[in-house]
Amino acid sequence: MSKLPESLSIGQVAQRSGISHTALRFYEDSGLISAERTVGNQRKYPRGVLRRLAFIRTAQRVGLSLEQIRDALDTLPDGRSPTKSDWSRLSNNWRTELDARIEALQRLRDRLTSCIGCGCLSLRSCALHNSDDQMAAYGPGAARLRPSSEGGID
Amino acid sequence: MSKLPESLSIGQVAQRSGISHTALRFYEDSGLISAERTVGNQRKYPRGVLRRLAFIRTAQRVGLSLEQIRDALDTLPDGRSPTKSDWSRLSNNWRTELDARIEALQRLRDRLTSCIGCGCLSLRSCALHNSDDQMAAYGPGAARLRPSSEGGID
DNA sequence: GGACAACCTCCAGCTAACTCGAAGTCAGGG
DNA sequence: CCCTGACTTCGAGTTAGCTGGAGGTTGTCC
Repeated sequence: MSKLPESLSIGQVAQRSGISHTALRFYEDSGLISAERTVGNQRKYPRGVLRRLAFIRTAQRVGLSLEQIRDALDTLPDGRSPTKSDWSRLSNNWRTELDARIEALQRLRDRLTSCIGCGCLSLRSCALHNSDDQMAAYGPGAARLRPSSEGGID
Repeated sequence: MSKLPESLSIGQVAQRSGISHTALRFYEDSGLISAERTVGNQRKYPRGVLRRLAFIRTAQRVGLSLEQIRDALDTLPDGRSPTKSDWSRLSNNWRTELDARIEALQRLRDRLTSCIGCGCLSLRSCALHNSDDQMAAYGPGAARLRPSSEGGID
């Protein structure tokens, strides 16, 4: 039996989670995780932080922004530490996210396929443009494409 | 018959393409498009720029970065203006891109589905983590997730 | 009690894809 | 000739998700 310490330093958390200590501090500033402090002001993470970080990383892979993830985490119970079913509830929402994202990409691909032969790429006639799901294909990022009121072209 | 002017001002291009004039100048600085100048130093776009812009916007939707798009555009013939088959050749590559992206998302979803019941989210045992396609699900953006050498956890 | 690693805060900088503002120039109509 | 609006350049600011360094403190081992 290896003994399980009931709290972890930032270095230990970084090592175990594979998340850099700078990122951990950034997550703390962003309200995603939190830590007690020692008398000497050093961070003291509860073990539960590892599960929380696992959730965060996975949610990122699904394509959620840190803000969305924070909102999700905020719905976890306040007093007690979260149970399996708490985590299940949260990650269940990801399916919908993913399904929608996949579908949007598939629609885009289908339109592309029907368009590839023609080489038209006309903003007016080509089905690839003027479509509904402008941003749907994107994960989070800095790009802010506005819906762009298209005029005639070509 | 409406007459087609052989060159367009930046305002006209912005209006017809739905791309802001600031973005157009940005694209020029980035080497994606170019323009002649009038004697008074104002931009004079050839009509072909609209097709080029259509290509750029669509490529963005597929998930390519402006840098990738620039590289693609650089393979267009130098002297003559590009033909339909030139454009087809370029956009054909998108299918592969899209297929890969869709597949990655589907794999992620399948793993998620098999995991959702358990609520485990353990970095060590959960199939959701420790997988190959770290970034595959993402479009372009500022996020740079390194592959993160995962240690044991939980 | 000294060395040294690990920790602390704060602030600056990075990338992508832009946007915005200032200050000045150009083009067309009256 | 003047007004107006569309254009010019240049430099700074925005967002997300971090990284890195400076300069100082804490904790642990010998």
